[in-house]
Amino acid sequence: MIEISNAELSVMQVLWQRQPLSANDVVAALGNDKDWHEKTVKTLLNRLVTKGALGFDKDGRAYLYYPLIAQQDYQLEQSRTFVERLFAGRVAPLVAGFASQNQLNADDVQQLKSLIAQWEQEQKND
Amino acid sequence: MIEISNAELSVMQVLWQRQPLSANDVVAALGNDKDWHEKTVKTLLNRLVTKGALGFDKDGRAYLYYPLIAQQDYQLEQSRTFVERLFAGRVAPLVAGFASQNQLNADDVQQLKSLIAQWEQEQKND
DNA sequence: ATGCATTGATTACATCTGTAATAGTATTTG
DNA sequence: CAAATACTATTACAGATGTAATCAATGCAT
Repeated sequence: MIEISNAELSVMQVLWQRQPLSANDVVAALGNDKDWHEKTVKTLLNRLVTKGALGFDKDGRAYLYYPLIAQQDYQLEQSRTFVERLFAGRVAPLVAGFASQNQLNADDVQQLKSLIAQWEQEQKND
Repeated sequence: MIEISNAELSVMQVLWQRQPLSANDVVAALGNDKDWHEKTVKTLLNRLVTKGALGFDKDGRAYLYYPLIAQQDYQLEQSRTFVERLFAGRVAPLVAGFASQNQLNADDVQQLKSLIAQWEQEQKND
């Protein structure tokens, strides 16, 4: 699995949202949140290309970058290893922590209910 | 917040389970899972002490280590930042990922239901 | 055509991590 | 008591990461 560092992840997020983008577009998109020098962003783009996380097409002498790994795949993999490491693979205790800190809102609960309903439906179909 | 690396986390987990432990006890406890040299474990213990994640009492010339940060606090904090980074702070999509990969079992679902029931109860009490 | 500006490539450099080895000190053992 | 042992502390060292600066090539403007 490709390892993506924290700083690199911010770059990936931009490209998962819109793609392909030139380096400057990425710099601009990050401008709000991060206080990174343009050179820094370009280094991150470069490393991500080297790691195989990004590809690019040439547009004149500039590059247009795009993700080579899907956001969902990355999220799934990271969630799995995170929950494995911290919660012995069980996701419920993580959610319990959120609940205990009032970090669940009505939307979350609605979605969880729906997931559970679906899960139960699938159980029946066995 | 104290940053605990992956390798260091394994050491913390041992001490969250039983505490206090001598360095050798920790080495022994890790023996099953990890193939680490004794020196490596001692380095990790040392770094954790330096970082303020572990404390120790002297037992003769040996040390007895114990956690200075609670497992639950660590779990909460890490969960928050993880979900923030990867899921814009919403936990439901993470659970959805688990569901989609059949990584939810009956126990999880039971616990989730219970959490939801509790959450709804609290809403009423407002 | 020539020089400046722009873009990616290469290099830099401190800190953190993984993974120990070595040094220094206290203790047990022969 | 001397020597081997057993602890912790210090040092090592390569690769990853955060954060750029410099280099080299190319294209735009005059």
